[in-house]
Parts: sequence; structure tokens; C-alpha cells
Amino acid sequence: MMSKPARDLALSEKAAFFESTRVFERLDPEAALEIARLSFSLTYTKGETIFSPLETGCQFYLVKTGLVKVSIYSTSGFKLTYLLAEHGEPLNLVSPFTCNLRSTAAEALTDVHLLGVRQKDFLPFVLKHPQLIINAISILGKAVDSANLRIIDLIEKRVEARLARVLYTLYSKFGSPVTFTSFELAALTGTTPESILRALGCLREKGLIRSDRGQTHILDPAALIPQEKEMLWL
Amino acid sequence: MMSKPARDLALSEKAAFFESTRVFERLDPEAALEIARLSFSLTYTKGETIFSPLETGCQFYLVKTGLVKVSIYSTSGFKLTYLLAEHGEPLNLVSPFTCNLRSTAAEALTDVHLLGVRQKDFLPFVLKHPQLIINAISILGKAVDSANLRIIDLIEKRVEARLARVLYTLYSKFGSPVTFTSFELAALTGTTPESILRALGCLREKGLIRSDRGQTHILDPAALIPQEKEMLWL
DNA sequence: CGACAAATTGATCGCGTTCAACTTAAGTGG
DNA sequence: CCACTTAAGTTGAACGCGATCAATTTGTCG
Repeated sequence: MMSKPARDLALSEKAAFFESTRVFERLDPEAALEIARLSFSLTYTKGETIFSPLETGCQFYLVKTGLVKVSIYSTSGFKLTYLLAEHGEPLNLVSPFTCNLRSTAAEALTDVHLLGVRQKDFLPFVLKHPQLIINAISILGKAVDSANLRIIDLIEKRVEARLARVLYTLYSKFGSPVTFTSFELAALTGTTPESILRALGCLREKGLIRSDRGQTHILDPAALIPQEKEMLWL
Repeated sequence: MMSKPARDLALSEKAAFFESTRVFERLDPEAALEIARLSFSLTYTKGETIFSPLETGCQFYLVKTGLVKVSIYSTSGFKLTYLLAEHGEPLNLVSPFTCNLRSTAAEALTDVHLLGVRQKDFLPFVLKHPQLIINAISILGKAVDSANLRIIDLIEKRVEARLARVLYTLYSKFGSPVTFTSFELAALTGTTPESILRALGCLREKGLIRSDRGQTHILDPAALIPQEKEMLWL
């Protein structure tokens, strides 16, 4: 499983892309050019592993095109998906700063084009541009909130309610239909594929969704989620 | 429930304190003096509320002395404790940066002395001192990892194993005996007080702990936690 | 001494995991 | 184009953990 170096994009194109992302939001143009110069393209084909747990190296990855699944693995092999990164989203925000190893793994769900920045280039650059820091901390704050919401849900909500929130989140991010298998939904909801299927059945009977083989059409998004404004961040 | 303004500490004393904390680690001495000048003392008595969910204002709080419990509340009233902050630890790292409201509440578990810094002072200061950012992101990264570990544990571990991890974490941080009631341990473990008592009973039978009325003596810390190096961050 | 909070134990019950069997769809190679 | 293989969907049944409710005991504090 090796990444293939891709033909590099034009610098200006890269710079414009960086400026359009959440992490590099409100970056001044010359800084965008600078980070564009420091970055390099990486491509992976569907199903390829981008990085795996305990892997050395902590470069920064940003998704240019495609969809990447980032998961954490428990020691017993359970997989919890905690991020589905698409255009403009980073795969890893913490390790480029701290260079600590983390037990996360990233897998390409489609053919993927990433931009990478080596830590030795990334860190000095970021330190020169405080707005980036605010952005990064804001994103990490969202991640903490989302994780805490999942914890609360796991404690007091049933599988059906948790799945409804996951579906609502996926619908908000990717639109209808949601194209994930019961295995993937299980890894997002924190349960088993069997329980997902049963819960999907309930939601189907209630007329909230329509589901066929890896495709879930959201018919009534508003009914999926209770009055709460809280959303997951996947 | 109002905070009483305390006699301010000597500037040099405050500055030395800031330098000794994790957030302000490796700060240069004149910067420490500056943040010391921007900070002010707050004291609360045992049981007082320091802030509650949806409260306006997002000043930065650092614990000087005492112990503070920071919890998130679910809409249905369930309380999950996610931080026990003691000497040198911040109560809130995200809101001073983003000024977003978050559904957390802080309560003084003992008489507490805090240092506060208003956001309008905190943010410009931090932006001038990039090392602080690295520190903050490193701490947030730990918080994300800890939350994810709790999620995994909730999914695949039984109450006894989760409690063991909580006890081990409390033991590592505060030493033996651990002085929390079954209600507080339940809010940390994500279960009910009854289940905590039963799990404590099991651990007692195994000879790993000895527990009396709000005091849990850890007899065999190493046996509490399996081979994993992962720890919670409370 | 009385009131209150926490600890303890028992009994019940429901959700969700687990295991198993079977069906259905998709992809592959002859 | 069909036979074969594989992966996902589907459903059923059983079991076990943990929540819940209730009752009792034990400290602690005013």
C-alpha cells in the first residue's frame, strides 16, 4: 500500500484551495501561497490505508478530493469511526502539533487526493499565523463537544436514537441518500450491524427513511432528531 | 451564589504560579508577569457553582487551590463529569478562544481559589505567545483522546472495567485513598450509583481495593488496569 | 436523638449483543 | 450468459448486563 505521487497542482490553485478550507480560513494571500509551496500532493485509491495506528511521522493531511474515514481502534479490535473527511477537511489536527503517536487509522473510502505538509514545515508556519491557531482550537473544541455528546448518547439513548442522530448528521453533511453499509453505520453509532438493521427497520416503519442495500434515503430529516440543536461532528 | 473577590496575591507570586502550570509551561518570565497583571482572584466555597451551562461570558479560569468538578449536562438531566481540576489546571480551554457557549457546568468540590482572565485580555496575550498555543492544543488533544477512550470503553467494556479505569486514573492523580461517593463515581464512569456499588463489591472481593463510605483505598493499582498504557484524563 | 444522605442488597425487566440460519444482491471467471 | 463466490441484508431465539425500583442499614451532622 504505497501512495503515488501525483502531478502537483499549480501553486495558485493550491493556494486558493487552502484559503477555502476551515483550518486556513481568513489566511492572508501571501501566507496561502507559502503553505501551498510547502505542501505536496498524495493520491490513494479506494480502500487504501493512508495511515495506521502507531505509525511514525506526523505530517499534516488535508483532503483535496474524495472521502476519507478516520477511525480509532480499541485494543480488542473494535473500530469506531470518528471522522469522515471530505474536501477541505484535515485528517489529523493534533499530531502535527504534538507529534505524539495516536491510535487512529485513515482509510480512503473513494479515490482520494490529499495535500500533505511535513511537520517541520507545518509547525513553524502555523506559529507565524495566529489566526490558524484560533481555527485549529475552534475545530478541536467542536471535536471535544461532539465526543462528549456521543458519550452522553451512549449512556442514555437507545440504538435507534443514536442511529437517528448519525443519519441526520450524515444527511446534513452529504445529503440524501446516505450511502453507508450497516457495518459502517455500526462503527459510527457504536453498536453492531445487526442492531443497526433492526433500528433501520423501526425507522422505516415510522416512515422516516427508505433503505435499500447500502443506500438510506432520508424522508423526514426533522423527525430524526429531537428538539436539540446539538449535532455530531463526523 | 456569588464569588467573593479575594485579596490579590503578590504579582511575582502569581507570575511564578502561571509559569508552573501546564498551560503556561515554558513561558518567558516577562510574559508571566504580564498575564499575572491581567489576572484576578476569585474564591468560592465548597459546593458553590462557578459557572453553569449556557452562561454568558467566557473568561479563562485557572485553579490556584482547591478542587473543581466540571460536568456536561444532557438535555434529560444526566450529568457526566469530565474534568476534576486541581492546582494549575484550567476549567475551560475552548470558550476563551471561541467564545461559543458550551453546556458545561463547574462546581467547587472544596473551598477554591481561582485566577481569572477576561477573554479580551486573554486572547491577545495568547496570540503573542505561540508556545501557549502548542500547550493548549496539546491539552485539547489529550481531551479528545480521553473522550474517545471513554466512548470505546462505553461500547465494549463492562461497568467493572470502566470503574477500574476511573479509579486508576483518580489514584494516579490524587493518590490513595480516593475520596468520592458512589454518586460521583457514577458520574465519572457513566452509570448509576447502584451499579457502582456492585462493581466496587466485585473489586473488593478480588482484593484490589478496600472501600468505606466515600473512601476507596487502592490496594493493587497495577491489577486495576490491563496491559494498556491508555489513561483517562479527568 | 432525629433527620438525612449514602451504602447495600434483592428482585425484576428490557435492551442489545451474540450466534445462527437463510436470503438477496453484486461481482467474477469460465 | 450462467455458475460460483462473496459480502451484505434479514430475521429469529437466547442470554446476560445493567437499569430501575424498593427496602433496609449505616453512618453523619445538626
